[in-house]
Amino acid sequence: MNTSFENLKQELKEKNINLSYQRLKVLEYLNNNRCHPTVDKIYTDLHKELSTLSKTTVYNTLRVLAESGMVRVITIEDNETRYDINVENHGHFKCDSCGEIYDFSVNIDSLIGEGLDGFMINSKNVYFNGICPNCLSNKN
Amino acid sequence: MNTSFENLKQELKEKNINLSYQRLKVLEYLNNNRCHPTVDKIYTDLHKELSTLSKTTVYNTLRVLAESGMVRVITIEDNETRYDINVENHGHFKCDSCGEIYDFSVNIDSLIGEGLDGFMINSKNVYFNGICPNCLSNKN
DNA sequence: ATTAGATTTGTAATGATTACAAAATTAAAA
DNA sequence: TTTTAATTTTGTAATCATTACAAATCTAAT
Ligand SMILES: [Mn+2]
Ligand SMILES: [Mn+2]
Ligand SMILES: [Zn+2]
Ligand SMILES: [Zn+2]
Repeated sequence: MNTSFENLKQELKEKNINLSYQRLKVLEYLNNNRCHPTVDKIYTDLHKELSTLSKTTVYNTLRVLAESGMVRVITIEDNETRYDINVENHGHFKCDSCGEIYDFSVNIDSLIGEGLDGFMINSKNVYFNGICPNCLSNKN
Repeated sequence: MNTSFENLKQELKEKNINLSYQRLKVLEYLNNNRCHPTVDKIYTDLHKELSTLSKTTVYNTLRVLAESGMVRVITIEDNETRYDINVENHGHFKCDSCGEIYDFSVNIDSLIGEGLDGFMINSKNVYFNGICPNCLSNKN
């Protein structure tokens, strides 16, 4: 049980979110799989060791975690919502060929939008699309 | 028939996209309704004057226009894809209270992501979320 | 006018997400 | 520790946006 996961558990406690077994498992999964997984991937993988898990619970848990600000919702493309436990300042690149989502460094916080005086900004997202180096060299 | 719409027609021609009646109507609609409409809104509104229009045609047309780069696809939130005929450099703000999407000015082109050497970037998007001034004053 | 190709249309299928209510679990009260 | 109330989980059904598909219609070239 690494310290990073213990910190996450502590964070849940502080936000008054019950530490149910299922929630801890989902949180642990996100902590160990930083590939921006979909609900279906999270469910399928966890179901192998937790055969009673319901997909609805995965949805519920992700909603709770997202509302509390512990995970970031990535809607770079419709039809597949993805989740990221890394809520720090970074951007996302989706390869249109292989579908992989890469993190990249960009100073989102310093992004100032002109014409947003009086707006309350709760979240900022930067999404790029294109072709990743792997796919470029494979000439897909 | 304004000049802006004539320019769009010309652009379609140059890209070798057939100027069918339905396509022109969708294009004209997007040109006149710069509120980032959903497929359903486009379909419902156009259907009033073009009762034979099929929703599938709206989907098909938007795909053609998006692939040709004439409209921008906005997936700021899953479950509702929106379309924007303004493909110029700008960002989008979605109000979590009223759902309205606002344009704002941000220099997207100058956004450089570190860690993207060797990546081919085809599109850049900046999405903000929060509460708009209207909703803030209405205390929704 | 014929013909081939492209586009439109309506309907059915898909697939992600949500709604819902019963069952199980957890937390609080007694 | 029991009792009770509240929360969470689960499975199934419903919803809703989007896509697949094939027949009908339209367009453009010959
Ligand atoms: Mn990320
Ligand atoms: Mn816009
Ligand atoms: Zn790739
Ligand atoms: Zn608003």
